[in-house]
Amino acid sequence: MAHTSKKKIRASHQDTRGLILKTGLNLFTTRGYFNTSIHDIRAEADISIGSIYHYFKGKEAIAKALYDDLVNSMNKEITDIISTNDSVRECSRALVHYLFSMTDNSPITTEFMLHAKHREFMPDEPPFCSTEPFEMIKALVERGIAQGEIREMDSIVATTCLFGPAFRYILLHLDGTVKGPLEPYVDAIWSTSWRGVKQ
Amino acid sequence: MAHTSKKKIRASHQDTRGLILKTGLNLFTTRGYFNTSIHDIRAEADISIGSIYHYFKGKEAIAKALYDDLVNSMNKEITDIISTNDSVRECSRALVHYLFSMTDNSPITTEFMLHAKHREFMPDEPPFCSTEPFEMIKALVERGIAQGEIREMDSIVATTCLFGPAFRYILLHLDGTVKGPLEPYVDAIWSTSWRGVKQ
DNA sequence: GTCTATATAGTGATAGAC
DNA sequence: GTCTATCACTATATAGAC
Repeated sequence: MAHTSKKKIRASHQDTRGLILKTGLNLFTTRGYFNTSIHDIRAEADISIGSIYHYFKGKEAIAKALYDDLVNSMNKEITDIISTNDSVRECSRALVHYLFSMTDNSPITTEFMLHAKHREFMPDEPPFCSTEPFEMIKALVERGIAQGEIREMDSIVATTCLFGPAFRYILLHLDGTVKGPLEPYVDAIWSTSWRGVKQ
Repeated sequence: MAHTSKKKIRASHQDTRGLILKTGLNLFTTRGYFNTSIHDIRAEADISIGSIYHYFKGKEAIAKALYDDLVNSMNKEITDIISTNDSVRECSRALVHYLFSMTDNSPITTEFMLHAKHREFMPDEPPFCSTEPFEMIKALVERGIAQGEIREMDSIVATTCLFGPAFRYILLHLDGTVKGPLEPYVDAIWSTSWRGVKQ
């Protein structure tokens, strides 16, 4: 009789690979990458070690696949935001809104992207702040300076002052220091940051 | 009252405990806590496993001792800064200066304090952003709002906007995204942040 | 493709001589 | 206090049946 339930749970996902990724993301962010073993993922996903190694070369490959997926997805989103807003002012506000709503809607994903120390478990990866999404944001700020929307100043300083508070606020939220949804604070954070850099 | 100087059997380091802490801090921050084994610390410090376990209950205890020491030291420093500057404006600038010069002088210490995910290896510790140093900074900002130096707004938002850029800039530096000493950027970062929150 | 069983290496930690 | 030798355990990863 025990055997009857063996397959039922897995009806929801025809995609074992996706299940592994999802489970990995959950455990990596809640317990930490190094506090999560392949066996933990196996147990949580209710599959076998063999299956995991069928789809991924190893534990690090799971993290790498997650990371690549999520960087790409952020990249698309940010490209879209930048291309559909005219002024740098509007763009920056939309970006803060995107980051906050992403944190509200999928805090685990956000934690993995913005808070994890990727290089500790993916030693060959460049730092996250040198990835494409960040480059695009820096380019946006440079445009703002060139067009006079933002005061003349070092572009990294300007980028940091404009988006640093948002990143910091997200971190406080993920740490549990700030409770409740972030979205209501988009304007408070963004407008104060903007006030600091605007012409 | 006979004062005899502390014995030094070993000329190089009379203080084995201190050597272990120093070595631990170095390895924990450069390789990461989980990528550092007790045996690594043993080899790097050129002592024996037995010595390490004579002074510390285990690996986590080394991290905990480091953490406590450094939180205390930051705590003292921040208390001092707040008590020797009158206006919140001056205080906040001095705090940014302190954080930047600490990063320049001992990046490894700063990395361990501001960037490490302590809860992954010290599960019982409250989040760093809830520790005394951060509470003091928040209280400072609240004073600034009460006295009219800072605009009326949520105090956590104000704290985040005033110090978020500095923390973010430090992070970029520790990541390797920004090169060179941070101290020359104290005013650029601080004045822009202050501009956002001031009355 | 999925499974179980197992190989291999490295971990944190202990015992006990000196 | 410091050392060497060794423990018990867990981790990643592989082999091979079905």
